Amino acid sequence: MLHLTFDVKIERPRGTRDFLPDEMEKRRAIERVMRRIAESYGYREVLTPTFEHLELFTIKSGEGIVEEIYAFKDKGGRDLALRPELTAPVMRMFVNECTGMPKPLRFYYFANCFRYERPQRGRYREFWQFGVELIGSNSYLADVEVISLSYEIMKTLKLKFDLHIGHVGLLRHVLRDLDEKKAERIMRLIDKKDVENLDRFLDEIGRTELKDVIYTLMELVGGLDVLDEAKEIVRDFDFSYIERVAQTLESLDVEFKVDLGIARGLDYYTGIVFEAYAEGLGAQNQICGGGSYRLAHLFGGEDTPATGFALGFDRIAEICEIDVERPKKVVVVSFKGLEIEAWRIANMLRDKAVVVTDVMERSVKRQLSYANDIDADYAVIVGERELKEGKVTIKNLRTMEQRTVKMEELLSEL
RNA sequence: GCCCGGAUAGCUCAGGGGUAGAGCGCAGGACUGUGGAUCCUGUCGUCCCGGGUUCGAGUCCCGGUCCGGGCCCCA
Repeated sequence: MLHLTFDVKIERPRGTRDFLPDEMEKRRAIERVMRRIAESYGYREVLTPTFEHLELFTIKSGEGIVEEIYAFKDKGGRDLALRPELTAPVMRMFVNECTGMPKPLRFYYFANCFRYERPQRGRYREFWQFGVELIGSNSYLADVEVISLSYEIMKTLKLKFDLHIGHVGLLRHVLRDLDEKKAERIMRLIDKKDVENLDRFLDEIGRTELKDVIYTLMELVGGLDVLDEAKEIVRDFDFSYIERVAQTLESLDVEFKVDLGIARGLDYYTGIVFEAYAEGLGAQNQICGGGSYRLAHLFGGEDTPATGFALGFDRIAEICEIDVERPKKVVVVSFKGLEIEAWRIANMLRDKAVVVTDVMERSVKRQLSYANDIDADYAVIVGERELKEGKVTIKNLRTMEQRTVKMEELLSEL
């Protein structure tokens, strides 16, 4: 045991967290639900490196993104970055190693990501994402599957959320004759619902005639009938894809709103996009985001359709009230000199329960007191008198009942 | 990068110029064959850092650091 103290107390780096046992048990319980459901749809887990070449993330998002990334040079002078998300790494992995696998591919991941941003509630510099990617299909059924899967996970976790589904193609279509920079800026403002600046910007670039269409689309949030209204406004766009997705989801009893104003900051989305928002999280209320996208060709592969989503695990953990099942906990209490007997009995019981023994050479009283403190279900008391007859005492710490039983009967008593 | 709030014991916090505090926790005892209650004892501090004002500064002033919340941004 060291008894050194140092002048400087070392604290957690900014935007990181420590997870104590109670919280880890809850997080693991949530994680198990997510994994179980994803696996039941045929998704299999993958894991990519914690850091990648910086380029992987700048290819699609531009150099500006570096400000928000943990980027660094390694000792060989390579530009690397801690992954800020997992879609790009998974697609990189797909291009590198999976192009020969039978399509469609169903992958899921659960891993930590890093962003260099000002932390606030629901936003940390190290955070966890659970997500899936369905690679190789351009059918509407792929979008339907991925959306249903995310919906089922959130429902099973009893989250209160609103699921919004849109199509970026529509806004892109409306803005098709603008140059990319202007279109991008408008998409951003739409995503933020910042009408004031949007208005000013459209005036600035002299495209006031777009206002009506854009503002109307932004307000179009609701049931399937929203699509009919949109058709009236944008006559030369093909709504059949989103219509099929929406109708199919509705017949599968997925509750959602059509929201043609979803733009999403990412520019690699190409078709259906969806987001889920939860109550009780403050400003950072988005718990799920996804859609269909094209990335493979950017990483040197064949142009491959893909669709997926990522769940904000930490935000979900914050609002989710899941019942954590704890295994039975037994404390084997021993009188002085019977420690080895206690160990033997503990080892015998470990198949069936969590078993702890005294490692502080404390009195029986203190051992029981400790059993109570750690919320144990049973105490098994090992004493000389019982031991002579091959027996031990088992005490139910909840009901205070206690019985002396033969060693062989002990297992069935729990 | 901007705005607001905070930093005192392991934790939660009080104290706003005059001896460093409470509750909880932790360890032990009262009670050497039985937990939760009670009581007692013990443990615990560069009062974030630097400078200034003052006879005297956790306390007031200035500067800084860090943390949190809200913006910006958000893959």
